Amino acid sequence: MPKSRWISDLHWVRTGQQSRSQRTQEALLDAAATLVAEKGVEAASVADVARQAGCSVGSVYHHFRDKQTLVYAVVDRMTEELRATTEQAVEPSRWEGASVMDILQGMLEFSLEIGRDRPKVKDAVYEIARHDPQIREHLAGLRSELHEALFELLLARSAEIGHADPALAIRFVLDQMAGMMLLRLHELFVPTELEGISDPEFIDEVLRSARAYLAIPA
Amino acid sequence: MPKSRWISDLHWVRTGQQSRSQRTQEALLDAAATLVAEKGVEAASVADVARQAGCSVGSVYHHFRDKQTLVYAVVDRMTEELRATTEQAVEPSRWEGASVMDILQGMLEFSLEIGRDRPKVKDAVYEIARHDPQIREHLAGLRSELHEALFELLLARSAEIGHADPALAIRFVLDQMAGMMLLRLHELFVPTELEGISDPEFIDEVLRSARAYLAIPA
DNA sequence: ATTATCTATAGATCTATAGATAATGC
DNA sequence: ATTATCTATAGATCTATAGATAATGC
Repeated sequence: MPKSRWISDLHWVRTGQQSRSQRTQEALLDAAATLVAEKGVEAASVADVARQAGCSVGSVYHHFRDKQTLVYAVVDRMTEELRATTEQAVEPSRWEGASVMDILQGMLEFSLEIGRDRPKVKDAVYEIARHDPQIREHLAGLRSELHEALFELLLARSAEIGHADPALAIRFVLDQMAGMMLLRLHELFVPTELEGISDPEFIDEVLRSARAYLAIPA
Repeated sequence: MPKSRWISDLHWVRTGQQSRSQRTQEALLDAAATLVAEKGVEAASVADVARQAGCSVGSVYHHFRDKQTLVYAVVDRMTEELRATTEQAVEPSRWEGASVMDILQGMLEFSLEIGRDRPKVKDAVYEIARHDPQIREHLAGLRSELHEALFELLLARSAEIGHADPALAIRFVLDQMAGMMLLRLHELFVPTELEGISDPEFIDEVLRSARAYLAIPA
């Protein structure tokens, strides 16, 4: 695999001019995501991906300039969807009249939902990010956008918060919830202590903790 | 690389009979840990490891039956140290007279300390666990032992806890702290919201959150 | 004499390409 | 006519071994 390029180079992905072509590309991206999630980038060979997608090695290289481009395309497809979805989710007008607790609850439910959607793709992206600083930065940027937007939404409601330093407390809670989500969603960390309880019970308890820490009256 | 074997097969690691041999083995384990952490198991070739350790490929295979045995030996060396250390740490007699908050503080300081020790080795072990269910179970077992011991220590002090369900609350706090540690220690997740604050401030705020949630009077 | 090390290489992948064949849509 | 697909294979790794050479310690 040649040296690191980046997603802006994705014009190297040939835009299919037949409908058959699009189907093959989707199949290849799905196959690549699955195999990379299971075995890692290096261990998922191009021949494996082709077999899983039901086409030939030659076809892979017709659609993607090289293996790295295919791998980047998996990341690109997921992060683009993710960005668009989260952008909508943190739109301030959506949260007019909502309390701090409303926003936190919405954030938890939203995170669990998108975290459970396409686990293979998500695992594959983590796998790819692991040894690629550029992809890591890209993902960090996405998370940072989401967290900054949430931070602004919450800080605007700091009158509800009894904690002596509302800005610090909000950042702390955002990290705390991110950590809990990581444990609950990432296969690498299961079983957790809370493996047994249901999603609603889980969300309930996370909110109870946040309320106590932020010192928000019931 | 052949199929998964397990750590009990470590007699395949030749026990060196010259002092020179031990030095080489240690150098190989360090080199393997570093390269696996940086590039992943597959991408870290045996030739790479030999070069980094300052010896030849032939030497690697004199000491380790195959690449997988070398990789497992990295895991084994770390987890054995870890197990012995944590076993001491949760010894009940060590905590006689300690409060819930004392134990939590000790646990946080201890976790940060061992988490910061040898980051390369730790990353390598995560890397190896990622695609090896047996290693994953092995690590899960270690964590489970630690958490169960902590759970017992804390549950014995549930009189201090105001939360309606002390057992649930203890498990919840253990996960919450594990999640925070993960975010703070794992390079993959930085920068976090709390990147800027110092370790003592971090511990302080985690304890403040735990105290509020558990409902422990000051 | 035994153990550890090195060099050189066989054999098995794996990436990427070349060139031939089949399907699509103007 | 153009686009997509396949088969076959060149060239570059990478794992593991064989066999020769050097260091160790009884």
